[in-house]
Amino acid sequence: MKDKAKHIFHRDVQDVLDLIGGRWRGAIMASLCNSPKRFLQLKEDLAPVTSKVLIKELRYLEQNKLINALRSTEAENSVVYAHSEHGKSCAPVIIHLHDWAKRHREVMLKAIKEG
Amino acid sequence: MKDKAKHIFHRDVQDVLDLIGGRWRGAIMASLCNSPKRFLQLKEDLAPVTSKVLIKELRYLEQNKLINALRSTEAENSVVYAHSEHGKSCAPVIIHLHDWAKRHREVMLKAIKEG
DNA sequence: CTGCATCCAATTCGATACTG
DNA sequence: CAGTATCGAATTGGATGCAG
Repeated sequence: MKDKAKHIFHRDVQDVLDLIGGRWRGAIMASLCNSPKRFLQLKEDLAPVTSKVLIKELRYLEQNKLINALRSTEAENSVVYAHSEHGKSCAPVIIHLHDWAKRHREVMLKAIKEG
Repeated sequence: MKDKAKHIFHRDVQDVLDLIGGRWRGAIMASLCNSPKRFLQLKEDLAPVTSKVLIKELRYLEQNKLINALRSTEAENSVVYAHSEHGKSCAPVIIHLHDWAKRHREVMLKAIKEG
């Protein structure tokens, strides 16, 4: 399992990137890593995303069992989006992406400095 | 560093997904995890990608220092694409994506069975 | 073999306004 | 607050053919 020579199937990677790649899906999952959020909170957090696009992506993630939309039975216009049980399992993946971003930024900044 | 409550900045995740998200970039990086490849090998491995798109993505990854295009000085029409030093550092990230794909597939298959 | 140019169809997405 | 409707612009991407 920890074999470094293990073969990577790029189609698996592609599948995951279909799921959480794109402009917003990964960002939504990342934002929800921190805490569940309501529609408007999410929209503001991810600005400048539009309602249309955000809804579309939320529906997609919901269909793919990564998040749940919790509709309050009491208050009508209150919907809370949160990671599903399965969605939580991708948090470590998001964290790896997040951490690698920092390393990448350093490399790119250094490259720019060096001309 | 290993604090599970650590805050995730979705913009960092977005940045990485700009880099290796999309239909092909992650797949290219994944394919090159296994071994360096020539243009046509890569094109066949990733089929049905077209030359136009593949070239575009390879140039992008090259500009972002994730891969190198090694042009043979001897044989004219021979170019080998490989991870750069920095590109290698994203292999673990790719492996996490790859492994999570399997878990996700299981969850989705189960969900389908259960209706 | 590597890579580019052109044409064309399809998708995507922002802006805006609107509904319950 | 949560979500929908419509329009038009822009981007993307496939097919194909060609060049060094």
